[in-house]
Amino acid sequence: MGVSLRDVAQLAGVSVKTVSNVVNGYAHVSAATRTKVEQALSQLGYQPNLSARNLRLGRTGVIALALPELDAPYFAELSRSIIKVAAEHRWLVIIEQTDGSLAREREVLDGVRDHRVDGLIFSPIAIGADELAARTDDTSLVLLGERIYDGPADHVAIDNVRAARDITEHLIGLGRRRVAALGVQDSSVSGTAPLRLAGYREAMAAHGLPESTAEVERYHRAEGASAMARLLRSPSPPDAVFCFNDLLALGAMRTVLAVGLRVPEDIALAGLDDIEDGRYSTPTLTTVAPDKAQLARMAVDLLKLRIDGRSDRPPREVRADYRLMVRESTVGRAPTGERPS
Amino acid sequence: MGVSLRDVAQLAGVSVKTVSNVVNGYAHVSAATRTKVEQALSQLGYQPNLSARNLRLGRTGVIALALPELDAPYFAELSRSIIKVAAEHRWLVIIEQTDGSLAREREVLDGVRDHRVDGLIFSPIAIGADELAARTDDTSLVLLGERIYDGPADHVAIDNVRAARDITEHLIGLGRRRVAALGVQDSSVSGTAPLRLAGYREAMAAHGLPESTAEVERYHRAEGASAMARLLRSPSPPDAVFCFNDLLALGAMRTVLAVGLRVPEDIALAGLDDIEDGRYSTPTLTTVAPDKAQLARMAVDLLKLRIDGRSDRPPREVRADYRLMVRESTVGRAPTGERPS
DNA sequence: CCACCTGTTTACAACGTTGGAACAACGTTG
DNA sequence: CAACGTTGTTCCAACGTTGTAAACAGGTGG
Repeated sequence: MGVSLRDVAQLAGVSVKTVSNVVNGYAHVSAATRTKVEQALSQLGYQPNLSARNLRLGRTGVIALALPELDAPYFAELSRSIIKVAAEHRWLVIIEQTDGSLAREREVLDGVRDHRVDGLIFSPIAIGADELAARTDDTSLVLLGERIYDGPADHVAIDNVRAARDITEHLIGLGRRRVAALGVQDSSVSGTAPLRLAGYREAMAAHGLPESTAEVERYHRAEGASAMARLLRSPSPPDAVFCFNDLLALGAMRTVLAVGLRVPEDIALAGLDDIEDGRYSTPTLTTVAPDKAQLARMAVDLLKLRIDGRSDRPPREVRADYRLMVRESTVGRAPTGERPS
Repeated sequence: MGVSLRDVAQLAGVSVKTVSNVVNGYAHVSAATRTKVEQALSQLGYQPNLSARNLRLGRTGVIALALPELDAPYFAELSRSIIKVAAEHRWLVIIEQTDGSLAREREVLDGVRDHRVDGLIFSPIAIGADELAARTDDTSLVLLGERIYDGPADHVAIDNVRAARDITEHLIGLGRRRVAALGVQDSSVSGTAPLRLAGYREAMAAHGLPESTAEVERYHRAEGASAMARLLRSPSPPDAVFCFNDLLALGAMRTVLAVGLRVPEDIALAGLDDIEDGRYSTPTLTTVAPDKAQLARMAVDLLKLRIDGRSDRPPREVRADYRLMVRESTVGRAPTGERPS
C-alpha cells in the first residue's frame, strides 16, 4: 500500500494526529514541529488515502452525472462543462450512461446509495415523474430537464416551450407556411419532447397554420434522416422543419441534400442544442443555443447547496438562458447577426 | 447516515460478521440464519458502504479515464465504449479532462495516488514519454496511443503509420497528385501526429510525389477550416487533403465548400477517426475507422490484468484494427463499398 | 508556590467493513 | 466415551483517517 500518516508520524517522531493536523492546516502547530513534519511528509511522498478520509467524514468528493449517452454531442459538451465546474469545488465526476433505458435509470438512481458519491446530476428520459417523486433516498439530486410534477429534486433547464415557439416563429417569419415539427415522441416518455411540441403548436396556432409532425424514437442523426424522408413523401411536403434537436436536424439535412433539394431555398431547417457540428455543416445550422456553461454551473451549484446545506429546503427550478442562432440553413449565405433571446 | 451492518445485525439478532457473510455470499451460513438475515437486510434496505469496504479491501471499484476533452467526438465515442466495457467488470469511470495541458496531465497522473481509483486509462498529449517512463507510482496505468519510448505502462492503439499510408494511397489511387497533409504538429508534442505524418510521407515518397503540409495547434474544426484556407492560398493548392482527424477534415470541408469549390471534384478530402458527423455530412466523409469498441475493450482488459495480476509483467503494446471507409468526399456520389483493412 | 490560563501535543474512539482466529455445537469414529 | 472433524457463528483486529477530550508544557498573576 501507500504511505500512511503512521509512517510519516514515525519518521517525524510525532503522533499521528499531529501529522494529520499539519496536513489539514490546523492552526495550533508550532513552527518547529510543522517543518519537521512537512519534511517527513515530502520525504515519504505522502498522499492522503481518500477512501479512509471519506469513511471518516462521510464525504467522497465525487459526484455522479447520469445521462442517456455520452456520444450525443449535446451531452458531451454539457458533460465537459459540468466536469469543469465540478472541479472548481474539487469534485470528481463519475459518468453513468443509461441509454434511456428504464432499468438503467432505476439502477443509477438506486446505486447512488452506496456512499460512493455525494450527489447526482441526472438527465432522465424513461423514468416517470411520479417514480422520481416517490424516491425515498436522501442523497442530493439535481435533475436536468424541466419539472413535470412536483418532486423532491432541484431542476435545471431552459424554457423549452418558449424556445420552441421562438424558433418556429423564426421559420414562419421567413414566409414559410408548411412548417413541420420533427422529433415528436410518444408522450408516455417524460421529457422535453412534449414541451417543444407545445411551443411549436403555440406558434403555428398563432398564425393559423396547419400542423405537421414526424415522430422519432431517439434523437439521433439516423432517425432525423428517416423521419425527413417520410415528410418528403407526404402529400404536402414541408417548406421548413423545426427539428427538436440538432442531431435530428443534421440527419434531416443529409436527406434533403441527398435527394437534390436545396437548404434553405426548398426547405429551411432549424434545430435546437447548438452542437458544434451545426456550426460547420454546409449549410450551417440555425438553432437554439442553450447556455450550456450556465446550465452546468447551475446544476453543480444547486447540487453543492443541497450537499452542504440542509436538504429540507423546497426544491428549486432554475432556468438557463438561450439564444437564437440564425445561420444558413434558414436564411442562406450572407448570414444575419445573431440576436439574443 | 445510511443503514449499516450493525443495524441489520441488531434486527436479525446475529453478529455483524454473519450479516457480512450473508451479504458476500459466504458458503457456510445455515439456511435459517440466512433467511433471517436476508429479511432484515431487505426490511432495512441495506446498501453496503463502499467507502468502508474500499478502505478494508484497498480497492475502490472505480477507474479514471483521462483525456484531452470530452466534447471531441472521437473521445466522446471512445469514452462511451470504455464506460460500457468497464461496467462489465463492475467498474465505475471517473472522467478527467486535461485540455492537453502539461500541468493538468501531471496533476492527473499524480492524483491517481490518492487511492480513489484502482487504475487509470490515459490519453496523453503534452507529457513527454520520458516523464511517463520515469513515473514511480505503481498504480495501474494503460495508455491510449502508440508507445514512443520504453515505459512501465501498457499501450493500446491502431497502427497510425500504416493507417495514414493506406488513406494517402487511396487518395493517390484516385489520380490525385497534389496531396496535402493537414494536421502536422510541432514534434515536441508527443503523440500521433508525427506517426500519421510518417505514413503520409511513405506513401508520397513511394509514388515520387511532392509533399505539402499544413500545421495546426489543436485538432478542432476551426483549425481545420483555417489551415485549409492557408492551403488554398498557396501557389499550388492541393487536389486532395489527408486530414489527421475527422474534425480537421470537417472544418476543411466547410472552407472548401464555402469558397465555392466542389468536394471531391476539385478537392478530395479524407479524415481519420470515423466520428459519426462524417457519416452525415454532405458530402459524407471518407475516413479511417479505428475499431473503437475493440480499443475500449483492450484498454479495459489490459487494465484489469494489471490491477488483478502482478504488476511485474513487462508492459505490452496491443494494436486495434481499423478499416478504410470510402465515402463521397473522395469518390463522389454512388459510394463504393467499404473495404476492410 | 499554587491556581489558572494559553498553546501545543497526544491518546482514544469511531466511521463500516472484512479476514482470521477462536469458539460452540454437533455428529462421527475408534 | 473420549477424541476428532465439520459446520456455523462470534470476537477481535485492522484498513487510514479525524473529532473529542485529555494531557502536557510554559507562562502569568495572585
